[in-house]
Amino acid sequence: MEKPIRVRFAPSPTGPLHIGGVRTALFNYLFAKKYNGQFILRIEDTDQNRYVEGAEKYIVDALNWCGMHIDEGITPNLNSNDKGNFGPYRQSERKHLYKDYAEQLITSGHAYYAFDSAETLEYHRKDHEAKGKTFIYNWHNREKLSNSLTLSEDEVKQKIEAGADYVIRFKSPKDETLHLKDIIRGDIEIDTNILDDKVLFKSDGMPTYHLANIVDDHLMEISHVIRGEEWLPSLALHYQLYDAFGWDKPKFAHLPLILKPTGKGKLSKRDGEKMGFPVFPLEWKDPKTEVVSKGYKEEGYFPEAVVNFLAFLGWNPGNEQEIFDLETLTNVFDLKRVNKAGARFDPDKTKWFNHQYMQMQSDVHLAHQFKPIVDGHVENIDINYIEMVVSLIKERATFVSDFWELSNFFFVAPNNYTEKALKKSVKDDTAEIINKLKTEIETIEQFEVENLKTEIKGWITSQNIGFGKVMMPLRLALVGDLKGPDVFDIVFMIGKDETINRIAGLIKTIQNE
RNA sequence: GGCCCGUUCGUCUAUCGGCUAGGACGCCAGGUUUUCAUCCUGGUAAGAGGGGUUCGAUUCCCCUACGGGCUACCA
Repeated sequence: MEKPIRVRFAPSPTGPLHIGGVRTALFNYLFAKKYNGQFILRIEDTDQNRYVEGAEKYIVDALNWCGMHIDEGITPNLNSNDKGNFGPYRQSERKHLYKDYAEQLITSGHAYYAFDSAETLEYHRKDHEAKGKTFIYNWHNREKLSNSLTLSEDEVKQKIEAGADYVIRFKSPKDETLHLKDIIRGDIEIDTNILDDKVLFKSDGMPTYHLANIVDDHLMEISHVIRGEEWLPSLALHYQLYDAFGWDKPKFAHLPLILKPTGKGKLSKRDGEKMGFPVFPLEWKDPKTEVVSKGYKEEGYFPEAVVNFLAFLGWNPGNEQEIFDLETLTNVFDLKRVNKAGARFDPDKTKWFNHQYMQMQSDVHLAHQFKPIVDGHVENIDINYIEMVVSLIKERATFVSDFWELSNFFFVAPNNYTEKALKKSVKDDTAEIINKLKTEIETIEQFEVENLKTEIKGWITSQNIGFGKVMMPLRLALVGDLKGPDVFDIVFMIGKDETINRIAGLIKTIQNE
């Protein structure tokens, strides 16, 4: 009895998908998966002027990177007709369909031809504005304009045959109240008198979003339309369109917008550049300007982390758990728990999420990601060694790109010592003390962490020297700074010879001062 | 300007008429780490304002303010 769940993500290929779009896709995906439904990708490319080369590929790649599997629609190689029985899934390839539907509306009296030029409309708009009024192209003003409601049938026919430019407009009714329903927002009432007679079919032979969207959602048997809040004002038109065609409506859910971290307005491409965080899932190179925008992937974010923080922008599970993988998210997701208010984007929290996911990654996996970076600095480092290093430093890292900074001393000796650290840890007797320490370390046979710890600590105690007087300079010798993981781990990892060399290096530096 | 949607700590949010208004990020302090980071503990901090309804409002209604969206032959 219940219709099968079918949702679509329907972006326009006008540029890279930004994270607001990714979140819309995510909520569609989660909803579909939760109810064993289909997640469909449809491309809405009815505006030929705004088409951007490579944008479609980007959309597909981005969804794929996030782990959102497309059940139906555009395939990874951008085929529009292979996956699913409702294709093609690119609106430019469905062009032939829309005209008939538009004319059907004219026949039934729900739409009409309009011949007004852009200039004429511009004039009326300006004129109304000057008088402090709003120009609405509906029964208020239709009479003054050139359309099939004011012209005679013959005149209309003549114009069309003469090749005049025309659009098809929806005929908005007078004095009616529309009752709209939204899953997230509840009931909304709209007075039809303030509604424009929206263009459904453009003079270039393409439908507008409104027509194409309704026709395709109907034809593709979409059960739920989950989209951004910016579409809420169009809902009234869409309702009327379904009614005019005599079609059942899908259920609607309008998602809150994602806002700038600070200041006014919704999150934009500019914010990322200004504030140093990505707004795109993947890197994007603008084909015209060649300007490259950073992506979450390239900045070192794990897709799981991105999905997790996007899910929490405008939604929450109702309990205090915050870490969810895609599958768990699917189980607990509920449209009714989506917030109404827009959510400010918080770059700090996204980093926190990434840090959490970093800890969940296996050392081997991270080691392989780190390997190329290590290779860029030193040759022939064994992957097992890198893995051990990773296990010692990953808890301190947010990104894999932090690794080298956190671990370079495991691979190369420090080439200088920070001024601050020298001052803090080197005293008059330091050279003498660590020279003795060096001799002591030379005698240690069993070079393994626990033994190193007991031997060296025992030695310090027996010599009656303060721990700080030994440990601080030792760390400085090994790392070049007063930071990093446990000293004994480092000593063990780099080995006896290297430890001795580094102590000798520090002694030399001290003596040269 | 018009229309629509919204409004709980700085930020993301919990609360479905009765709570010391909870959690997370950030920030601050303490502890662990004889380092730094992590981590742990604690702290900071909120119901936009005004009217109602009610025994009782953050919660329901109205007004105002503020925020956001839309107002294209763009989606």
